Amino acid sequence: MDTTISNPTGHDSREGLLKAARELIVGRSYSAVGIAEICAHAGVRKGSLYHFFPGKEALTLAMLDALYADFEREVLIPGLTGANGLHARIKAFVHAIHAFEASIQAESGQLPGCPFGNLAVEMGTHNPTLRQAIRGHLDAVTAHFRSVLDDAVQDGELPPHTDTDALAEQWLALMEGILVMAKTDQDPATILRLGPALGALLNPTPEARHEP
Amino acid sequence: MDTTISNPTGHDSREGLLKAARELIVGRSYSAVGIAEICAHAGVRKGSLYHFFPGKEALTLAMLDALYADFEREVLIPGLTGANGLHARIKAFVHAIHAFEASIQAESGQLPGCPFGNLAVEMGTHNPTLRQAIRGHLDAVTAHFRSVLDDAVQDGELPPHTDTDALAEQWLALMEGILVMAKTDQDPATILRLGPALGALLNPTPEARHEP
DNA sequence: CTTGCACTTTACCGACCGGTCAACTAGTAT
DNA sequence: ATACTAGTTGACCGGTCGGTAAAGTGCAAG
Repeated sequence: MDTTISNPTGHDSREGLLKAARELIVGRSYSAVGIAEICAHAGVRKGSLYHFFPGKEALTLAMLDALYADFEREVLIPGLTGANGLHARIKAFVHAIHAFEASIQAESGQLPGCPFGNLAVEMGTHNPTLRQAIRGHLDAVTAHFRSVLDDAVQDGELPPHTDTDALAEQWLALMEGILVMAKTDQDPATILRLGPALGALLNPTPEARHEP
Repeated sequence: MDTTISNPTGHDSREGLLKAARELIVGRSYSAVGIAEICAHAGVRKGSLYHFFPGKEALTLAMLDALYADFEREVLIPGLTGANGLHARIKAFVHAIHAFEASIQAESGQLPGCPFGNLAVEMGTHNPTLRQAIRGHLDAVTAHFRSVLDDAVQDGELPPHTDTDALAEQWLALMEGILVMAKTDQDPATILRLGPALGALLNPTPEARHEP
C-alpha cells in the first residue's frame, strides 16, 4: 500500500549511496572521490551501485537533484522570504548561506563553496551533461532571486523600471564569486565580509555621463 | 656567457613542459590532465619531467607563476591602466578579460574561466600548497584593483572616505563569479553582459536606514 | 682519453580508476 | 512447492594514474 516507507530489503542502499555521494563529492570534488569510496561510505558493495545507477555520472546527477531540492527548501526559501524588506532579506540570505557553509565545514572539516558552481568549474569544459544539469539548477536559483527583486519593485523599494532579470543574474555571479573566495580562504567569515556587496549592486547609478 | 639563450641540449624541455602544462591544465583541469599527456604534448619523455620537477604539483606551481606573470603583463596592466578615468578603465578591463577568454576558447575549443579560481575550487579542499599559492596570485590581482581605485579617489572620482580595500576584494569576487558563469555557459558574451556590474559596486549607498 | 655531469630514454611499479559479470539470497506471487 | 524477481555479493577486467630506477647519451672540462 504505502509506497514511501516499505523497504522489504529495499531502497535503503539507493538513498545511502545518494547521501554518501553528496557528502563526499560536495566535501571534495567529483574526480577526487571514487566509486569505491562512495560505496564503502554507504556500506554497500560496488555491484549494488550499478543496480541502481548506470554509472558515476548518473549517480552524481541524481545527487545534485536531491541536493538542490534540499538547498531550496532549507536555505533558499527560508533565507529569501523569511524577513520583510529587501535589505533584511539580503542580510538573512547571506547569513543562511554562511550557516550552510559553516555547518558543512564543522562536520567535514572543509568549507566546500557552492557545490553547483564547483562542479560547473570542474566539469564544465569536458562533461556537457553535467554542465547543463548544473546550469538548470543555477537558473532555478536565479529565478528565486528575481522573485525577491520583483517583490521589492512591487513594494516600491526598487524603482519600477528596474531590470530584475539582469540584477538577479548579477546576484548569482557575485554569490558564486563570494563562495569561490570563501573556499579559497577556507573561512566562512569571507561570506559575511563580502555579502553586503549584494546590496551595493542595487544602488542607483548617479549619472551616465561618459562617452555616448 | 649569456644565461638566457644558450640551450646546448638544454632547457627547451623544461619550458616545453611548462607550456604544455599551461595549455592542458588551463583548458581542462588539474586532475583531468595526466603526466603522460603533458609529456606527450611537450614531446618529452616522462623521466625528463621528473628531472626538472619533483612531481606534478611542483610543475603546476611553476606553471601558475609563469601564467600569472604573463597575465599581469598582457591583461591586468594594459586593461587597468590603458584608459583614463575609472569607468573607462573598468570597461577596458572587462573587454581585456573577454578577449583573453575568447582567444583561449578559439584555440582550445573551451572557455576556461579564471585559471586561478578554477584551481582554487578544484584543489582548495584537499591541497593546501596549491591553495595558498593561488591565494597569493589572487591577492596580487586585488592589489592591482585597489591601486586603480586609489587613483580614482585621488582624482576625485570616488569619495575620499572610500574603502578601497573592501571594494577591491568585492571586485575580485564579482570577477571570479562572472568567470564561473561564463564557463558554465561556455559563452564569452556572459562576461560582457555581467561586466558592468563592476561599476555598479561603486555606486553610493543612498541611506542606511535599517535596524541600527 | 677519461671522467663528470646534465639530461634523456625506456622499462617498470603498485595503486587505483570506472565498470562488468555470474552466482547467490530472499521475499512474493502463483 | 515453484518460479520469478529485485537486490546483493565478491571476484575480476583493462586501462590509467603518479612516480621510480637504471641504463644510456652527448657535451665539456681536466
